[in-house]
Amino acid sequence: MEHPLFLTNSLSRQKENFVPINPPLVGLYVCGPTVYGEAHLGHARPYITFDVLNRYLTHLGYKVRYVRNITDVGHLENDADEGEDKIAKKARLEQLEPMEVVELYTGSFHESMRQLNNNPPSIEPRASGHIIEQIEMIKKIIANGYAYESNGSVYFDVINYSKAHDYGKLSGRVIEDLIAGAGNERRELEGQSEKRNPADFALWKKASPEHIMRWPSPWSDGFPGWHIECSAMSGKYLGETFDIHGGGMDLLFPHHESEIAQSKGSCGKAPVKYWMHNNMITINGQKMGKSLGNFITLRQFFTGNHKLLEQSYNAMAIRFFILQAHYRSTLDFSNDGLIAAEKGYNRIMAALEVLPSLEASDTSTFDVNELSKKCYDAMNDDLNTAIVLSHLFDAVRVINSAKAGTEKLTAVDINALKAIMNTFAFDILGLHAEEKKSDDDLDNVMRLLLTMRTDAKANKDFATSDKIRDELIKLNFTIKDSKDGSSWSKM
RNA sequence: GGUCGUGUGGCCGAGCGGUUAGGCAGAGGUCUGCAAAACCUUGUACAGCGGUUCAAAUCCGCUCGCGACCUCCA
Repeated sequence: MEHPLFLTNSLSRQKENFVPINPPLVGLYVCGPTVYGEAHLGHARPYITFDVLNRYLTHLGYKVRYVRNITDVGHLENDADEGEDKIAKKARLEQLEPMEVVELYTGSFHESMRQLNNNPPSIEPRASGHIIEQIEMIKKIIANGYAYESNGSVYFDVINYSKAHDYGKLSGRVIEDLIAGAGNERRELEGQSEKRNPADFALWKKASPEHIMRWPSPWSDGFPGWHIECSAMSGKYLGETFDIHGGGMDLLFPHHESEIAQSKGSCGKAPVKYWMHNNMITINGQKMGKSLGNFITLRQFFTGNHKLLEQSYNAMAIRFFILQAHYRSTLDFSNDGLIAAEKGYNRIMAALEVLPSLEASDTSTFDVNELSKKCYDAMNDDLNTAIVLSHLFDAVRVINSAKAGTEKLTAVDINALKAIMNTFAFDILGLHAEEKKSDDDLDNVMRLLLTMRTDAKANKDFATSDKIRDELIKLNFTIKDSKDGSSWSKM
């Protein structure tokens, strides 16, 4: 089973033909969220990107095990918090148990993912549920001489490791620069004095007395370090070496670089064949990020409740917005961009509703097979969803023109077109028709009003028909007239 | 300072040496009692300078602008 699928591998910075290690199985690991806050637009990008990858690999016939973790421990705060766990900090603020915070935001995250129509991963392991695996991995790294214990904490020995392995290959770091320190801006980080070298990173941190989240270990009561969870969990569920590891570009260093070091340092093998990284979503040209405080949560998009939002946006508009850019490009947030995406999405969905009602002709004026090929070519070229969408828009034009009689399609081609549109729009890109809230009472009342208006129009009583329309518009209803009658929707 | 990336028409955004990207907005048209919506058609571009080439938005060099990472971050 071979496909001409090419993916950009961050290791080589080139597009490489994707060949799984054990076809037809594919192991896919994606860094999941740290559940101490609401998911924002920036989070939507990797999960949509790798959802599309998951969907496409599955479509091609691979059996994908998609693992995406929930980070519910670790991740030190900056110096202002003196090493306090992010989750513990939030818990203190809200007077909740840490695991209560975790549950709250995990649930919220799942709901956002569901709305964005991201298929759930095959396994969604929690870091807190894999403390033992992380400890075991740290033991191996120590035994191999690549880590040392210091005052109850354990640090990865980057210098010693780099003698046998190349540290910095993925991110293009030069070990000497890391040792020298990163420019004059480098801050004094908590725990630096325990390290043998500034480039070393923590595998296990001894918990300070006020630190709530803590687990026993051979070295201290404490918590796992910054990067070990992903190494432990990906190894457990996907094996020592697996196919694809994805995440945001901001994780390239130090997170993913450290993952490689930890895996090689424990079992001697490089953990990942293809590293994939999505680019950032920016706002006013700057990265949207939690620490910068310039983020807009997905929930705020859905409700429109944010000062930068001119309106609410449904989840499919957001998905479409993200799919219209290539995943390796930055994508700048703007209301105009989102509105454009929403309209484009609606246009495609409207054409899909028209498609079944087309009348077949004896001949076709459009090459449906060519459309299919173009869409596959675009997907195979490093998941170029923007190009796929442009081809779908070509199909939209043809569908509408066929309806108007200026293009022709045979019955066979109409069916083929349906199949292509369903495959790419729904199965692969993961779009779906927006859920309509049904309300029978409202339906009946509206039907009555619109019937009265239609009657008024039939009697040339335009004063009445226009009044009904204008008053409904004031109440935020949209009235659309067509040959088949009037329809309505609520804004 | 180091590493990497980027600069496309009013806006967003593809493009990886030669042929229309696409969407939104704008313009014209169809439909409509009038609108709205919808649909059809359609103009405008490659930061600047130099180089390579028969041919460059696309390759190379320089200049300018912007960004990411180097500390938790998707």
